[in-house]
Amino acid sequence: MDNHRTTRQRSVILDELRKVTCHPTATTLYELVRRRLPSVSLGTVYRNLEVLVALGLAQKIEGQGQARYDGCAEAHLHVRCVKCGRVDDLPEVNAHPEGAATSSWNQRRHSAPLEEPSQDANDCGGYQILGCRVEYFGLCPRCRGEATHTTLEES
Amino acid sequence: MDNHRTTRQRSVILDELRKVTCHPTATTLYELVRRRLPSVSLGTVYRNLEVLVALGLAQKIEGQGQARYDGCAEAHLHVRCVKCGRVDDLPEVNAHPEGAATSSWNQRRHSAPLEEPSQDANDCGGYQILGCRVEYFGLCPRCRGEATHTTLEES
DNA sequence: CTTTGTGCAAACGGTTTGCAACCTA
DNA sequence: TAGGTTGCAAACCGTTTGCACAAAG
Repeated sequence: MDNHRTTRQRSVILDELRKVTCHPTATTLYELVRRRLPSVSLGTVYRNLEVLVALGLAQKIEGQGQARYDGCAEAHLHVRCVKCGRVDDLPEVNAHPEGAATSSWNQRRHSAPLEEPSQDANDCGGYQILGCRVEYFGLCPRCRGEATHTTLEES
Repeated sequence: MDNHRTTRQRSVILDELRKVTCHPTATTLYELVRRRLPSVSLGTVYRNLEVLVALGLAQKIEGQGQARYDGCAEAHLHVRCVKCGRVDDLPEVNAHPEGAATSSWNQRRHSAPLEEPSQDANDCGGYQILGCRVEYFGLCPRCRGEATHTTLEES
């Protein structure tokens, strides 16, 4: 049940997932993999993504619409474009050399993004809190340009 | 296009949505509404939820699995049970009279839950940040009890 | 040789949509 | 009466699954 084999499909899927900077949907990844393995099936992509997530080699980003996958399982923050749905990593806070480092919020935000055990929120409303998830949303570079009207949804 | 009528269905749907403390899925709400309006259709529930959200009378909580709806559109935090998927409001931080009020995190967490314009994270990676979403996850009272094994998913 | 993984296609489940009748303003 | 709204059922679409065959260890 947890003896996993290294198949060609599996390694290409992980490789392609790690190559892209944005976090693709299963179908997008499927297209990428298909360039190297023309006969892969979408089902195989889904099955392998599930395995990779279970093995801690990738993470699944759920939210509105299609799920997205991240080849890096380490905790870090994501931004989602409200217009096209694209998801990217949020650059490190350190990379922002502005003086706003006063509030503890900044370090906090950085060190405790995904899955912080969050002691001070423990036992709220009878719930045993296990962590929290933070996701930023906004407009990606491309959609900022187009801006204003136009219908939602794209790719 | 934005001239909305007050139909029996619409008001019962909003009324039922406001009556429940947890945040129901469309189908759960459909069952509730059906007790009063035996012939409503699920499609009507979906269409009205969409309208209510657009009117700012409700909010849609997306995440893993089925979407959930909240009859209160004000910004506040949610906890999601990782086992059964149930979503509840997180009680106000003030209700926690423990001395942990030292960190600015607590006030921050309370005042900036949903949709904070988040200036200090502005323009990250070319994105125009519009806000952020925070969601806690953990075990709801019922699932805490059952605990340990058992398969995931319930209701 | 055993067991996990694959391709294919059908099934699933939540949500959306087209349409004719209906009802609110 | 006009145009938003409803019920119904079919369509959609992302994801999952059953099966027989392929391939890894």
